[in-house]
Parts: sequence; structure tokens; C-alpha cells
Amino acid sequence: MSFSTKGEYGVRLMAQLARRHGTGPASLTEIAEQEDLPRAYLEQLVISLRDAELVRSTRGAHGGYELTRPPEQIVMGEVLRALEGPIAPMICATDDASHMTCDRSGHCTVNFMWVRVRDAIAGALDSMTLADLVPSAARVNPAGLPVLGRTASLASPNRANPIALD
Amino acid sequence: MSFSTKGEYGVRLMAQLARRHGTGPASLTEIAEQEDLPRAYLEQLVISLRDAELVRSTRGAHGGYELTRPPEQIVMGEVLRALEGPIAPMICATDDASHMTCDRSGHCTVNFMWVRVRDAIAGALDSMTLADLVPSAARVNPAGLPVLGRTASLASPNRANPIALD
DNA sequence: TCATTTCCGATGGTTTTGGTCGGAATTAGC
DNA sequence: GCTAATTCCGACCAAAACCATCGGAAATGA
Repeated sequence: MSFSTKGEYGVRLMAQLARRHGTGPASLTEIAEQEDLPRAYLEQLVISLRDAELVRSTRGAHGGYELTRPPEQIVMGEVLRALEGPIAPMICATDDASHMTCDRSGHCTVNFMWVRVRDAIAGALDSMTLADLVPSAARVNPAGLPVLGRTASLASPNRANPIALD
Repeated sequence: MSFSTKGEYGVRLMAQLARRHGTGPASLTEIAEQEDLPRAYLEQLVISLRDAELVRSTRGAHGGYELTRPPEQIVMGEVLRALEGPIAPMICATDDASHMTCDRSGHCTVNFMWVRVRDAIAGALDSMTLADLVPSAARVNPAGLPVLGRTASLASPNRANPIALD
């Protein structure tokens, strides 16, 4: 029971992009270095994020990737679904109706449990945005100054406390 | 992101034992047949359940397995942890403190997210018991009569509706 | 023209998954 | 005591998934 490195690295990649949001495209070489991750592997990963229209790419020299939306508007559920596919702790309880392939449904008592687990995971992920992971004070704005002001996330009213920087 | 068949089969095995609770040991051959699962594989699985003292075995002819406690007192979190190990959607967010091996903790912003996901999963599993999966009406008692009476689970107050039998 | 960068398909080693197999030990019933 | 049923246990194994790496084509700014 765990997410793969695809999910882990992908989220870290997105967090880096969130910090740089508004400063133009960032290259994978740069990000791979900062996060100490294999660049070639990130290259593969980011394709899914691009296809999901969470990031936009710019080709050629001084190119790279950037978020298509501000961090506040990027829900972590979207990110994880793009990276890892539909949320489904068990085949019989998938997020995505088109992937439903369980012949036991109907005479299965345990399905109920997996659905609850799925909803719990989806609920947690869908109640957080990238902005929750990257405090606005840690972000770099075009002028190079820290972003001030409260930008409390509507999506996660119960956010316990801000977290240390990366 | 999904549990393995170990978790799936193990839960189904436990559900079968719950239905038979109070009727003495049930053999794996019997259960494998009813659930249409490979007996030899169940044999492997059930070891974890036995070691976690969720089931008790009786060796020899007419032997088998039975629950050590009534279904109402067996929390699904226990079952899944026995089968799949500590609940940890990511290495940096495990249930079991002794498995914590993430050098990035402290300067990691995303850890916060995985902890929330873990707590969501654990919360869901720890709020359900075997009795929630196996309606008491479906159970066989020593006299062969259905068990009557309300045995509402304290652990899952929001239980939506009873589920079809297996 | 050149360095930088995304894009893309192929390849490959390692680990996990999902089992199977064979036999030893235990026990109830005859 | 014999036999059938059953747990117990370790070894083995094929396939899939995971976690990348590699090589090169195409685009683009300087």
C-alpha cells in the first residue's frame, strides 16, 4: 500500500514549480539538481503532468516548464491522478468509472470497505492545493521579493500549521 | 496506489471467518472454495493473521481457523496492517515509527501531504470493524439460525447502508 | 552555428507480486 | 495403529511493475 516514486517525485517537481511561479519556465536540469533526482526520469514524469495541462512547456534554449495555474488553484488530487492514474486502493473501488472491471460486484461484502478507503484518500488529496505545500512566503516572485499577505486556502480549512521550507 | 491481493484476499478470508464465527474452526480448503481463491496462497496469507493474533488455528483433521474475537471487536485497520504492514502511502509517512527512514524530513514541504493521506486511510480503516462488512443476519450461529437484533457498530456511526450478502 | 532544452521511443536491471510445490508435523476418527 | 485431513514451513519461480538509463531528433534563443 503505497504510492510510487512517480507520485513522490512528481509532487516534488510541482512544488518546485510552485515556488517559481510567475518567474518564467524552469528547466528540468535545474529542478533535478535542487531536488537531487534523476533528470531523465523527471523528463518521463513531466509528460503526464503536461498532458493533464497542469504544466506548460517551452522548448529550446532557456525553455522549461511552468504551472498553467497559480498554486492555489491546483488541487493535489489532480496532480496525483495525473501521475498515478485513478485513485483505487482496490480494483473494485476506482475513481474512474471506465476502469471498473470487477465481476464480483453485487455479491461482494468487502467492496464497501475499499470504497470508503478510496473516498478517504480522495477527500484528503482534494482538500489540499499546491499552495498548502509551498507557503507563499517561500515563493519567488518576478521582482525577487517574498510574497506577502494571507492567501488562506479555501480548500483546506483545517490546515494545522505552515510547514518548514524545502 | 493500491493494496495488493494479499490485502484483498486476506480481508475476504476474514469476512468468511466472521460469518462462521462461533461454529468452530473452518478449513482453508473450504474457504478457498467458497471465495474461489488459491488455497496454497491463502495458507501463506493466514500466517500473518495468526501471528497478529486475529485468528487462531487448530491443527489436524477437522482443524482450521477461527476468529480470536467477535467480529465487532476486530478493527479493519488491524487486519490490513497485519496483511500489508504499516500504513504508509510514502516512506516519509509511515504508521510505524520504527520504519521511518527518510533523510529529507525537516527540510521537506511535501511530507505534510503524505501524512494527511496516511491519516485519512488509517482513519477510514480504524473506523470499521469486520462486523460492518458482514451483517449479523448473514452469520451462522452454532444452532444454524440467523442472529437477530441490532448490533450497531460504535466504530462507524456514519455507515450508509447495509450491504448485500456474499 | 551552437548550446540548451524539450520530446520520444527503446532498453534493461532489480524488486515485488502472486503464486506453486513438496513434504513434515499434528490430530480426529475408525 | 492407520489413515485422511489439516496446519505448518521453506524453497522455488514466472510475470509484472518499478525505476530508471540511453540515444537521438526537433525546437529555439543567443
